[in-house]
Amino acid sequence: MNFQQLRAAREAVRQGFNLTLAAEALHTSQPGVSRQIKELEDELGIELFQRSGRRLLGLTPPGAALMPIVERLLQEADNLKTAGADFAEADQGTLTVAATHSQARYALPGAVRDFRGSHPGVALHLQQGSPPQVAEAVLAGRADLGIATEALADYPELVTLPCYRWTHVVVVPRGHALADEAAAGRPLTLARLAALPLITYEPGYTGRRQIDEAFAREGLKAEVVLQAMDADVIKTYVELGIGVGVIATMAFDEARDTTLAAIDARHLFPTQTTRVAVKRGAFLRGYVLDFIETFAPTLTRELVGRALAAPDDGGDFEI
Amino acid sequence: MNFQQLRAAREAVRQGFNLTLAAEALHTSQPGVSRQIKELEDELGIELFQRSGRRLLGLTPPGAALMPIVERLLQEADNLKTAGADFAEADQGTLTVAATHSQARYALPGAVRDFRGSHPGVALHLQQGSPPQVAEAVLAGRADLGIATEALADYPELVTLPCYRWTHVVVVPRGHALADEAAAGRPLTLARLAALPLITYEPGYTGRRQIDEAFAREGLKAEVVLQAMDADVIKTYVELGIGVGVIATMAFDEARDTTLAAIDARHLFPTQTTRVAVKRGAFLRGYVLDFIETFAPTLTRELVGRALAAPDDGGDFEI
DNA sequence: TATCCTTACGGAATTCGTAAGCATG
DNA sequence: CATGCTTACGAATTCCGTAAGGATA
Repeated sequence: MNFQQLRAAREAVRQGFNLTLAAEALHTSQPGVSRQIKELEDELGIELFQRSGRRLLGLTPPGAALMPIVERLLQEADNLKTAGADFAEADQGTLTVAATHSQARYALPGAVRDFRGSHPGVALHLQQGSPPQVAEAVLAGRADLGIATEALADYPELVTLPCYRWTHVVVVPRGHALADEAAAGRPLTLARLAALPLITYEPGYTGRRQIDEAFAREGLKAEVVLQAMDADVIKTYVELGIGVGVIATMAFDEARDTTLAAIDARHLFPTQTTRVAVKRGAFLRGYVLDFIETFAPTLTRELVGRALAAPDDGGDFEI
Repeated sequence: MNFQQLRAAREAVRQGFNLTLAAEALHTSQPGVSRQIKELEDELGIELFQRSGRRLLGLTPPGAALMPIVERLLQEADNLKTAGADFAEADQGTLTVAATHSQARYALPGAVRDFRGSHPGVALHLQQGSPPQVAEAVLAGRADLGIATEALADYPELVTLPCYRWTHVVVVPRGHALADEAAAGRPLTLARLAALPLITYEPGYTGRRQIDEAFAREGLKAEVVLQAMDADVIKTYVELGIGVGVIATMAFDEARDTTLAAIDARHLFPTQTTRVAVKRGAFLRGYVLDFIETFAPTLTRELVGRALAAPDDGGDFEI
């Protein structure tokens, strides 16, 4: 039994039981992968993969029972290398952060700037994607940590920790009726918003679900005329007068967005919690913990360490 | 990185940092072990072992941090092989039970007989030892499970489950004054016992500590004239009239021990709990679970499975 | 017939044990 | 000077990619 065999089996599963793809992913030849898997099956004395003729279809029941062990094994092997590197060259390496656009654009820049200053030897990689993509990048080991507001809690193989809380604001062109009403002290209501064409995030992004739910709870149906993945796009169309924007508070910059007016909407939509996720059972290098603490000062090394050691989630604490 | 290197490092630690012994334990050459360790250190980029000249003294701080990962890695590798065998040949294999004399002699025979009947393909090995030896056999993977009344709870790397509870009896030759007093309805007291020469277990065996503590709590000092590791020896000397025996209830057999009389002592000494221990994180073959259930019917497969999955101990339940 | 897995083969790299060397208590 | 680790070397094994073969949708 060796690691190549285990990697071949894992990759075969990941690539949907296509050994040709698995071989490409592993930068090796296809017959090699085929052989590794066969050797592993021979040594274990069982067929891991269900075959129809020469084609792989899926896992056999024993295969389904053994693959989680293979995953843990390879995870620990990875931990060993990572831990070694953490001692060998504590101040250099690579940090890959998977994050949604909102996070990458508005929440992360400060932390990235500070981290680059304090850890000049660490090469930073920022991977952008939808919340599920963020989660899967962390799960597959392509990212050291993921940052998003949605979806992360749905993956039991991830340990998630709350970073910060935020709310939505409504943005309109300067001089828009809503801005005047707000200036006159008339509080914004959902009913008032529902009467206007809205521009906001796509479903699955940056609290969109909670926006929809807020309207639904009051029996209102909002007319979303345009939806986008990021606030920059939304703001652009708001400037054009296409509609009223609903974006995350952090996405509005008083100094920069001079053509727009923001109206507090924290009483209309629920507070969101942005979370950082790491793979359960993964060894985190010292500078990864540093980055997390830079990004969310409440998440100290000790606290993250305890959450990782805990089996379920360390009891999702308040922030 | 390969498994040989990891095994070499683990064995070097187990053998007290003596590579010659490690090589013997691994059935290989000493230069081989030396090389494996060096290669592992090279690949990880750190020195795992503290050296004085050419001699190994212990682990470096990085080594101490990485060795637990190595242990888990090798444990999972073992799990994989075991799980494979469990599917490949579910009904045959080897079951090694480490137990104390008391368990092997009095508690296990029934379970062993039943298990042999239901699992004729499984070769049974019974390893006898002191409670710490039982614990260490399980920890080192030399035994699949351990059964003892003492010590097992002291090892955090073991998962222990309560099997059954028992108490002590006092044994005397037939016609002894104590037997007459008991027959006359006069309850036995610790003070009465303390006035007689006692024969019981050695410290560290079969509830001896609780016997001593019971006397100490009443400010009494028992005179133990002879102590042994097992009840057979104790009973032999009681027959000779050397003293009064205190043994586990299960060690007295009315039908066999015709020359002796047993006097209930459950009101004098605390109830003992015998436990079964398995290595935390180890995969248990189906027949191992069967054996546990045969031995202690309360410990069903589901219950043991849950206890193994739980991180701490699954909350030591009542039996 | 295109895709995808298996088998066959040969060169290259790795592995491992023996023998010799060297430091330390 | 005995114990214990390292270095050196050569044989044997293992490993892996290329090329050809065969089954299936």
